[in-house]
Amino acid sequence: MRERWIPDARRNAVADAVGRLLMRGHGTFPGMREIAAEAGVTTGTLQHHFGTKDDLLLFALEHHCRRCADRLRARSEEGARSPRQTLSAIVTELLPLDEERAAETSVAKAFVSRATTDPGFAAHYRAQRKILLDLLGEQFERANTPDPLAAAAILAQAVEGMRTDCLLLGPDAVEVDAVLDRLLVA
Amino acid sequence: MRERWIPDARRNAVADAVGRLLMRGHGTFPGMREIAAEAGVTTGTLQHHFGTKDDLLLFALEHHCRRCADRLRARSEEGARSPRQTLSAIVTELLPLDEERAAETSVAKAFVSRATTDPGFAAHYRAQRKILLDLLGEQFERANTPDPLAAAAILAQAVEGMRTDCLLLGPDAVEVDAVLDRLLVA
DNA sequence: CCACCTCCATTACGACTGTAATGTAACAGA
DNA sequence: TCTGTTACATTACAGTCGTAATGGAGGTGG
Repeated sequence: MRERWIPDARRNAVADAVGRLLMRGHGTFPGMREIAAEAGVTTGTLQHHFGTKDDLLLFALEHHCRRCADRLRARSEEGARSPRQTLSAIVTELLPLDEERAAETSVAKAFVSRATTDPGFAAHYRAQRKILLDLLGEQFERANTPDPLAAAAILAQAVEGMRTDCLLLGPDAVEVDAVLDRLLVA
Repeated sequence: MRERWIPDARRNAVADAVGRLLMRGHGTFPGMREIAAEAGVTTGTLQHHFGTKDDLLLFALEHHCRRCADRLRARSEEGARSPRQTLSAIVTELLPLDEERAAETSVAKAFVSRATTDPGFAAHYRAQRKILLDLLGEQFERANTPDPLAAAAILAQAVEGMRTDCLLLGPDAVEVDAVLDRLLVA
């Protein structure tokens, strides 16, 4: 019996499969048949819902960017917390500390190299970066940090390094509090 | 007439070719024939000097790590400069502002994803990171910065973000001085 | 001169790649 | 019930992949 799916659900499931493969696979983009197997479908399904492979990968990037941005906004809007607590929550949300965030981090890393030439992928990097910068800047402003935008930029860049450190060196290699201590001179 | 080469020179030339391809190609590792063409040799030569493709890539990573580390040490040992000037020189040396540094940055980025599973590649990340941390910590110590190792760690992580920002958003997206202002509280 | 070894070029092969082409089941509207 | 469209599955194909295999050219020690 062939299951019928809502197309959007299928696409999201496939995007998740790409994330899982990127997380535990060896860095390079998986092949169509590998993606299909992980998602429990055939390559025909992939061809039907996404035309080409690049479209599929682009959608997967969009998918994970959206999920991550949603969670970042949620952390940012959890009321009644100090700027420092909110900043810590946002930064921690970006670290690959569980399966979902590890997949998102792997996706982000894998697509960086791709973005150097393909403008479609670079646009997502820019967009995701702006979201993060705004959220961080808001908190630095709330904490009366001098030049909050500059502080946000530095933290955003440091987060990039913390993500790869956490991915390659393990969770013990990053200390969020130490970074915030240095940046929050309040 | 077939030219005779010193094997080491060949290997280094091939490693440079990999860097160039990674810089202007679309992120993913180039194929053997592409590498051979860029280096002006045949795949037979590649097979002779490096056994397998992974050996070739690993050597290329080593090659670029070594070159980069040498330049970093050179910047660090240019005497009669303030800690701030030296830090600025070190950080700037890591940004992809010319062909050679752009190639190194592309190499580093491309190998990060690979390093998540392959321990051989991860080892180089660790080593390169330690070199940078030591050089930065030395300068922060010279500048009487409180907790110089923590400051070095933050700067090293921020550099990671600045490299990708510079690569994807252009050289104008990074402001080295702003970062140093915030971190050098002297 | 004769092996011998290094350096390199060519060819070939099997595995794998993305995707086009085709067929089929299930539902929707008329 | 007929028809069309959507959502798959299967097969096939042309191309690329890394690499094994083979052979030749040039330098080197005996």
